[in-house]
Amino acid sequence: MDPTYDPQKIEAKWQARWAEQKLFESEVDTTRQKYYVLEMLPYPSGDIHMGHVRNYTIGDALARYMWMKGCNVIHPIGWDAFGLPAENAAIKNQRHPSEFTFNHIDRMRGQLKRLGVSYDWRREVATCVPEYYRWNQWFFLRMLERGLAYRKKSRVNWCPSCETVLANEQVVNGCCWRHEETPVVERELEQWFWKITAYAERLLEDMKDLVRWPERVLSMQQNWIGKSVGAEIDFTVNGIGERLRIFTTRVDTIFGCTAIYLAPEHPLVQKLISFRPDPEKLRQEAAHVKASAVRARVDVNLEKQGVDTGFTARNPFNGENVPIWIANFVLMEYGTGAVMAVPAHDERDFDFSVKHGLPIRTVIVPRDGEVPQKLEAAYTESGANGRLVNSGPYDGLTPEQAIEKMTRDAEAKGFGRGTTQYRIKDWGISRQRYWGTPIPVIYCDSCGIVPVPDKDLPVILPPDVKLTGQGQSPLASVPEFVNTRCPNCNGRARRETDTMDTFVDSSWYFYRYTSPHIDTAPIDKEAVHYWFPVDQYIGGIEHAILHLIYMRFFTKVMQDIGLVDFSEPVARLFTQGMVIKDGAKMSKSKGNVVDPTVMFAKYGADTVRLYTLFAAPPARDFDWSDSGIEGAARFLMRSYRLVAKYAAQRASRGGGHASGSGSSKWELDQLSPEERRLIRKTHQTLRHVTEDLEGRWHFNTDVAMAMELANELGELEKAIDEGKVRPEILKNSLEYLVLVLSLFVPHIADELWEGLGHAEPTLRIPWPAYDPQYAAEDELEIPVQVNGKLRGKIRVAVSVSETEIRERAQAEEKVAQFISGRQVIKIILVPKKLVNIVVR
RNA sequence: GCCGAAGUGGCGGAAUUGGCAGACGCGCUACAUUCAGGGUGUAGUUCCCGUCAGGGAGUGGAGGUUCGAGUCCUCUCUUCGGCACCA
Repeated sequence: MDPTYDPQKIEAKWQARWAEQKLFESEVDTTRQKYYVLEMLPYPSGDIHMGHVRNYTIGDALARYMWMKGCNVIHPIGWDAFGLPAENAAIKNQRHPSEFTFNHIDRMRGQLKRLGVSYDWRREVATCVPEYYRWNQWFFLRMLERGLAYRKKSRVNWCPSCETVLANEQVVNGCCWRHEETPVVERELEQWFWKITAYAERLLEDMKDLVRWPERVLSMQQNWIGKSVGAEIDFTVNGIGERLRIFTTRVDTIFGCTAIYLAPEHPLVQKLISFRPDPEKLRQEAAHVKASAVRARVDVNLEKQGVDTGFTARNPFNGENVPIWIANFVLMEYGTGAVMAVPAHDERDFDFSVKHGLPIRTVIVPRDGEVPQKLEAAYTESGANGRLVNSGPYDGLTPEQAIEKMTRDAEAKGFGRGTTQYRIKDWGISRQRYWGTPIPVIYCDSCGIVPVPDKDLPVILPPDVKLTGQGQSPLASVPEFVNTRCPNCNGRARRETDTMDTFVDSSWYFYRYTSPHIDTAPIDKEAVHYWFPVDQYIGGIEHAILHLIYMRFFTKVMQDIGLVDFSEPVARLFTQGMVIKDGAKMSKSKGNVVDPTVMFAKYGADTVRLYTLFAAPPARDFDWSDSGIEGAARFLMRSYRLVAKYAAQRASRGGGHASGSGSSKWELDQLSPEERRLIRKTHQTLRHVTEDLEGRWHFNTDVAMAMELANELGELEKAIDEGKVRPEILKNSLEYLVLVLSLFVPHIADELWEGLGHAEPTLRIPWPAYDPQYAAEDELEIPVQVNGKLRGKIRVAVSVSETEIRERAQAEEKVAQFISGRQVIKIILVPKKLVNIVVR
């Protein structure tokens, strides 16, 4: 063992040795408990960033712990390799996207290896190769077979910067998720969709199994799916006899309906205009409302505007005729695009009615209460405590009862029905870009849409394509690709030229890791059966409703086609906080980026890893501090010197290789005070770290405990040198310190471990059990309170194996000195913590 | 507006079941290391009063439960995140 601490040298040495020993490779082994540690796969952007370092360091600590616990650990990594940045770079530099992508992968692979993460590199997957994306196409065909893929012309989100369509999930605050400054515009396009809405209920329902997922993620997904239970009611448009269907969650208030509002895009609008004697005026006004609605999508607090169509609709419940308005706040995409206005019990309807002088009728009043005098307050009284009034046969019912009865009645009479609406929309997967999976579909003039047969997969992305980024599918300009034969009739046909959303790639990559090279199916069922579910998934919160909902959807489809026999792929999810600098997200434009590779060069990878774990609990955001990392570096240097010193002494005594870690037992009363102190601290550290890794995951406190143990060793240095601590006890403590460190700083730990005389790397060493006897306090200074006031302390020598009874007796003996003759009412003794004497 | 998370020293944070608030680290101060700087070591470092001894206050705010509250309950303020004219 080298007495001088040179992290670069140590890290290179151990990385080479681990690779040579194939230390992180695992295979299916049904005799052993498996454990699947998964981190979200990176996009090969060129260089890893601190978020990656944090993500993979957390995963690595867990993976190493599980290895040492004796589990058969799978810990894979891959590349989310399709996507726009490579295509854009390719356009700019007149090169091929694959060139960028593979260069970046090579570079980032090197950086990850430099970080020393325990990956099984044989399982590496890149999503941009035909061996992978052919299975995206295969899944597409299965979706098509099951009616889950369909083509539809619709208004879609278009990002002018990406020059392509975006899914709803990829629009954030009206802007593109990649271009936060670029507002999304709407375009009418023919697109492929995947019917995720068919799984909305199951996505909600199965959340009950995700007990080890963060509440936050589940609630975000729940919001996103946006289930609301209500009813559709058919009104009739007077004069033209047309049916007008509305959706409401509050059918109980329908007797308070004083108008119908249509979304500006509602198909009935054009019809009503045409029936007007003076169509032009209404047409202009309607266009005006529509324009304001478009603005309202960007600016949410825009004023409510509307126009009366002059037509009325008949309320089937009471036969009343109410005016039909066009209103800018009604969404065509939600429900039926038409709503009933109940101004007395809905704030928006109230505002609108006041503005346009529409009547307001209260139909729900508080139980035993009076009709509210102030109309503004009325809509607050529509809750569970209310009773219906002015509602004909339904008077006196609670809203809950009324909803049920009115829905039943509407169904019986045929003018309505109970329905459920979801906010989530089908997943639009078509992208008008090149660097993605070709959609395996052929258009034939005589046969229509024809799926590419399985035997013809993969549909290879043609390498020679002129990339312009001009907003149309680049594949359309490659005749050899486009022009093909119909698999049905062998007639002339054209291929689909759009590619798939890259979120398709990441929806199932973690299955592929378990059998990355199989070429007869997307996954090997046996391997998946053994390794799944993923025991621990770790990644950023930003994917809460993108990747993490698509992935769940995909698994359910896979279950339905018999590929897997479970419905949720991830048992436990951990979302780490962001790495920020000076209170802001790191970004090139802000110039506050901390480059991990620069830090590796300056401090070594272990120091960077240690600092990212130590600075904050993993779930929280952490603000990078350049001086903070110095502390981590100092600690490692100190620990290294400490162990090196005793390793050197050992070597000079001629110690050869030792076997395993010494788990010797010592009688407590035969230990010197220094030995007791050291052993206690050692086992306390072990206890803390073990319990923390079993669930709490506050790695910052684990590192702090290791620091305390090292500090304790430092403080005892003189006593140790004087021989007050037996060498075997010292060695035992040092070994446990090193094993704890091996989770966080594996290179240095292995170097130290070797220095302590062990041949095997720490990963192969069983995680040591702490001994509760040693971990317990054995001599305590207990604060004594009288009537809750701190009055002093007593020293109580508590044998660690003793019970509370003994402690109580000792405490009571000593209590007298604190009460000076007053009557004791009770003594509250918190074991090992505190004595409180309550006196009169 | 709805949902979720969080408020503790100069800073990052600790206190797992209510039991010595501020572990660990950064920063700072003093001293040592026979120049400076750096490094390293030692001591100190919540605030206020006090030379010391010691005393008082203190976990966003106001109440409450309890012998005892950062932790539990009620109300409230602030910050961050998600959803949002969703009928």
